[in-house]
Amino acid sequence: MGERLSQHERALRELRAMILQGRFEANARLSEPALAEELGISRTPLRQAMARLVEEGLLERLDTGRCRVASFTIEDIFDAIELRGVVEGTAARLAAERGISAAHAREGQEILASLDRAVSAPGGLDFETYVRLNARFHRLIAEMPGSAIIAREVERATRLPLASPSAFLQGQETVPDFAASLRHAQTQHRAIFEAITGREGTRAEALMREHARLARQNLRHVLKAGPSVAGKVPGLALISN
Amino acid sequence: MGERLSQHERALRELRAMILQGRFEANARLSEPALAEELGISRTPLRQAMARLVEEGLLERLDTGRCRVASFTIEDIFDAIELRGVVEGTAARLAAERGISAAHAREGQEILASLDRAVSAPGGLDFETYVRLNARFHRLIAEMPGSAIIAREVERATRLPLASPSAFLQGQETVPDFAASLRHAQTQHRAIFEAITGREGTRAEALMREHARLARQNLRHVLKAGPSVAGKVPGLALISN
DNA sequence: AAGGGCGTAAATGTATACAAAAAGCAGGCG
DNA sequence: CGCCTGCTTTTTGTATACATTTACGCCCTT
Repeated sequence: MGERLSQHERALRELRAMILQGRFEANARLSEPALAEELGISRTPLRQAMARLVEEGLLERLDTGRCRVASFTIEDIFDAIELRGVVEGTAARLAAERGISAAHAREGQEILASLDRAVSAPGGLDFETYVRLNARFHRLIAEMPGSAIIAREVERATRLPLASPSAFLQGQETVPDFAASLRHAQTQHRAIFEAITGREGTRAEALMREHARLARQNLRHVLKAGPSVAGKVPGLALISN
Repeated sequence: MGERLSQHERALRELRAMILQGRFEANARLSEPALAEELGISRTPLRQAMARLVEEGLLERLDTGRCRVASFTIEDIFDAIELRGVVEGTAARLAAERGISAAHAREGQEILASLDRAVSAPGGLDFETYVRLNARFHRLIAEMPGSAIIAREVERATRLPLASPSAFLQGQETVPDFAASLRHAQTQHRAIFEAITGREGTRAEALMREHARLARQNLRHVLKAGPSVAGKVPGLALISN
């Protein structure tokens, strides 16, 4: 599947990965010519990519026009997760209020069944599958209300710096109650889905917020576990203090 | 105050205004060379501006790379307003939960007092002042939680296509209960502010959502009033059906 | 007359050139 | 020893050139 993608798109992905992997020190100022040469492209598509990362919040534009890598406090990231829960909660509520299509219902059931198998696999937890299905579940709910705007903004909220639901899963492998935590999350997935199909909008929203709160709790565990674990979480390196 | 701004920023504002004023027909495909010449700039800064408008949702990027003016259904715009209420509501709730600074409290009181004067002016409603102060009030609440991320996302939610609280005020002048509607909104402003200072987060959030619901109701009135009134609302021209 | 193919014209994506502004640095001065 | 000043170097912002791709209209065919 030769997905032909443009230079600025490649640059966007590479730059984002570089930032999230902590390849720049926090607050580092970027040089367009230097980056362009490193990426093997000209400044034009690089600037496009940088502009998008500014929109995402991973880069900050200084008054002079230069860009620097943004740094976040723990509180900032907690806020981003909170906001993600709020926006996703709205999607869940609207889905419940408006009702969902049979196709969505079926796909939700399938994903949940697969997630069940992933968290209680006989040979231990199938981590990679869980991360992938978890993302699919959340995306499905974002699309349920049938609104392009809702879907787009949920997508954005998910990409708020370090608010990604699967971001912190990366570091959880070494956390004590890791498997239990994912089973708990999966329980929440089922509850959210049932609230949606049961047309309980308020409940669906509240449950989705609770789900985000679990993500925040997990982050706290990762941070407590120390830098050796925190280092496994992409982007956690650029947190200031 | 000679605010020196770059070409791409001028282009951004001009293009956004052109789109919102309905200067292009819905789904019109834009030509970079043509627009660049019309704006008197080269394609480079124009492309920057267009990329940002794609992010905002006012333009859509086609698979071929071309851009077209986005068109929205009424439902899309209702969703955008709903989402704005949700995000602003979160700002209000967090402000209440965390408490606000004395400076914020004082500024809120001042704005509310000025708004009171604007809605009950002896020589009739001071409309222009109301629009300006209303924007200040909402921005103040966005900044109250003291979180850069919250402030940024509220700002964004406000700019979601046609979700701006003051967008529909433009068309209300010819709507029957216009003044009464603004007095009602002002009552809500006071209630929201009091909920925040009273540390009632849940109530503050609910009130802010209710406030957004009023905006949606106003939009419905504008639409019912017919095209002569709807034409006064910037951007309403790009609604499909 | 309708449909398809081809050629021309125009659009985008990228690279590069250049001017204005900013940053850094060396040296002198207080 | 620190700080300011002027110069050099770099960086950003913009324009422009060019190649590749896409759109469009015309003509030919059936």
